[in-house]
Amino acid sequence: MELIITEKNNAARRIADILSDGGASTERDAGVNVYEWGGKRCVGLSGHVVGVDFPAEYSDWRDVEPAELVHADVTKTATKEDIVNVLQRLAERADDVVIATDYDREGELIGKEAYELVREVNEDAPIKRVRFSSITENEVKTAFADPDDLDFDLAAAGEARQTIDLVWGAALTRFLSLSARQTGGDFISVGRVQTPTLKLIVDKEREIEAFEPDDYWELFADLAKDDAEFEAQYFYLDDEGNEAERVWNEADAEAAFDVLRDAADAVVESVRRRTRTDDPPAPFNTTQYIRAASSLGYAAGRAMSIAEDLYTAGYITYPRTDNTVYPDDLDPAELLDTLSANPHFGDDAETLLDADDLTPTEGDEETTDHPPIHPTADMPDRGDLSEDEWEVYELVVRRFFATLADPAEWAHLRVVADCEGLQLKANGRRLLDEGYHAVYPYFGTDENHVPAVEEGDVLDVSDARIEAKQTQPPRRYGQSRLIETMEDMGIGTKATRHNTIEKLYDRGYIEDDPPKPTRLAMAVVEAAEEYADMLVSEEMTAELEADMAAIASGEKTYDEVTQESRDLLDRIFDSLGESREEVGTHLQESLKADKTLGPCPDCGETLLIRKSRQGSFFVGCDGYPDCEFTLPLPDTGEPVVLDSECDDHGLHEVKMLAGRNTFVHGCPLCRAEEADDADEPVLGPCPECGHEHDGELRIKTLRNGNRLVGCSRYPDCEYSLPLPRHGDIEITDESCDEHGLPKLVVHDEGDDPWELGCPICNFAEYQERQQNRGLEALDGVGAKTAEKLEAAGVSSVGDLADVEPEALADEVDGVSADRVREWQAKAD
DNA sequence: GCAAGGTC
Repeated sequence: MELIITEKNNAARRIADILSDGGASTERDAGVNVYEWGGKRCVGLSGHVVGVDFPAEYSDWRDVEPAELVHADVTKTATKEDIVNVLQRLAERADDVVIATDYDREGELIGKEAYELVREVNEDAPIKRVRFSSITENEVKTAFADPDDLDFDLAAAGEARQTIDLVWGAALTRFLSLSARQTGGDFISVGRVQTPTLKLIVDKEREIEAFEPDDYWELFADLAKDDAEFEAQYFYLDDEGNEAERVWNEADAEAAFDVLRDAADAVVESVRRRTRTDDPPAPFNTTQYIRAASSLGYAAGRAMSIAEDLYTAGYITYPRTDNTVYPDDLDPAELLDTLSANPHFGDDAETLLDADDLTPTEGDEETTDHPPIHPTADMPDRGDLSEDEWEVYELVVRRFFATLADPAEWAHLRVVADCEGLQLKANGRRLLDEGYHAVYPYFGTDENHVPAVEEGDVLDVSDARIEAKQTQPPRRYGQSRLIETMEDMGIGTKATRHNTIEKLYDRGYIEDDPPKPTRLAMAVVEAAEEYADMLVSEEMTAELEADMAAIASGEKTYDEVTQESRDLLDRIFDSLGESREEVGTHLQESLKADKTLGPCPDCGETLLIRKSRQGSFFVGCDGYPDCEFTLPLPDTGEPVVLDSECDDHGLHEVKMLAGRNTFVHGCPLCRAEEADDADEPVLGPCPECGHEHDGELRIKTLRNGNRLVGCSRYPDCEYSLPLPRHGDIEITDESCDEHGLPKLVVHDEGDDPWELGCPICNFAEYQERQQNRGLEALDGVGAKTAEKLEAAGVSSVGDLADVEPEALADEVDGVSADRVREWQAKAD
């Protein structure tokens, strides 16, 4: 039996399909697909199925000096045991083995990991390696006809990266965490990729903090030829002879303004007409896709997760790619022809097909592992996708269209006029031929109309304006620009850059969007700059890349490279040793600064944002347990301390981060006082804590306008029931037999009053109705998908809540576990 | 409880 091993299940399925001419059958073993045909078996891994780590005796942070990790052994253990077991069971019976992992460095390493797992159970079978740059019939068959050997040097290069990343990351992370006495779950993490990324954000913040604005003035005049009026701007030539619009001196600006205001006409000095070609964009690689999705409002992580879902469902190609050149085997006309059947963008596909030339644009990077992101021939129906998924899918389709479309043509018109010795200019822009913009409406095509004037024309000056302005601090990096910068610097990979940014959020280093660094982040970068400069610069990656190239070409060995790196880290620990206290204190102070609101009104100590045992946030006093002062915080989102302070209490205001529902809560003390004043109507004792703590149920209106029945002891008791958002709520004299609460009636404008009844009964009925809804009630479940789910025994929203996402995803084609989880969240 | 890199 021949065993073929690929990097992922998807590749296994397609390769089996090609090599068996469609005749392969699928067998599931412990959740792993094995494809079989004529004496062959093909199985997909899930990327790395083994991971590097230190031996168990190093796992207790308190018992091991971080510096000891520098020279600790690094071992490999199985991380995907089911896959390893299936692989080894198959390998035992294999007469020969072919490794068909991705054609790149990490793929070679994953291949070597498979090689070693096979050798553990089978010493003799020959193990070959095939390489192909895209999974097409021609390439795959050619590669399998003439297999090669594994490149152990290339794999060793990858192993050196693994070891160096682990040793540096783990040793320094432990050192910083222990020095700041972070004994709980929150550790202070650093690494070769995340720390230089964080430094980018921190450096920008330093520029912003150091920025001092300058005043300047700009002047404008309205010019007219006949009835056509247009705006022109004053400019002059600066000391270096460059055109400048900003006037840095108020007296000069006012003097120029006086001239323009009093002037009656201006004479056209020069007119320049030009035609500009505006080329269509290159095909999508991961970074450019994230950038485009970000202009539609999707954060990087969200954009990637939607793309992964669309890929798993088969609608677009693999979303993790650096490639910006379509491979030869992609036939644009054929794909356009398929897409032309779509009711939403079929017409655009037809128009493109009518053109005589269908040469796609190309980017700079041509890699061999995956094509640029483009739609596949398998088209979803509108109802099969959620709104977000459809928006992203259409983006990918339209980008594909754009790469095949004609350039746009712009007419530029530049007019310079003299007004009493002052120069005025106007730049007009008109779209002559919309070209690719017709099929790709995501770029702006604003025009600026300047009438056709000729040299020597005398124009009326109808109005003059002076605008006082200030220079602005640099802008923070947005997530997509951060990812582009990381790509330029060569840090991270297409598959990990967005994860790195998520990690910075999770670790409490950045907040908000665009991300702003916390005090902790500033302190971590400062510590790294002072003691481990290598770690915060992109140089570490650059040197590692050079070393990896040397290992791959046989000039250096794994041992030499990792030893050099360990020696360097040793020296860093030597200098860190004496400064442990100092570094720790600074980190601790910064941690606290991120959570500090201001003085406690009861005892004068400091109020801090804390987290309750139930996981909800509240404001507590640093003097606890001597001072028990607390204030509630909203239960939606994560609190962030803003720079702005409340005038009444001197406390920092709080913002609640909750994605699209993010809002500014303000001063928690003001909010608490308002709530006390609000005179919330009382319904009765809280069923959860009424007899024990005298909590009572009240009707509350939240800051975001939502209303609910909640316990007066919130946040200590979190019992709550929903109420409708609109209408006046009347509390009747009639009460519920079962729960003893008064029945409620809602009076909404225009509508007849309706009886909501007992809020507990009402909520129970509501939940039951929700459970019994059909699946198509959920956003993102179309008729096609609902049918597939029903076949798997899931026919109502309630059924969906009970399923295991992975199990359902395995059972139903084209449905990912993430997508199931998304539905479950919506069903809640 | 450490990193970064695959993949889901």
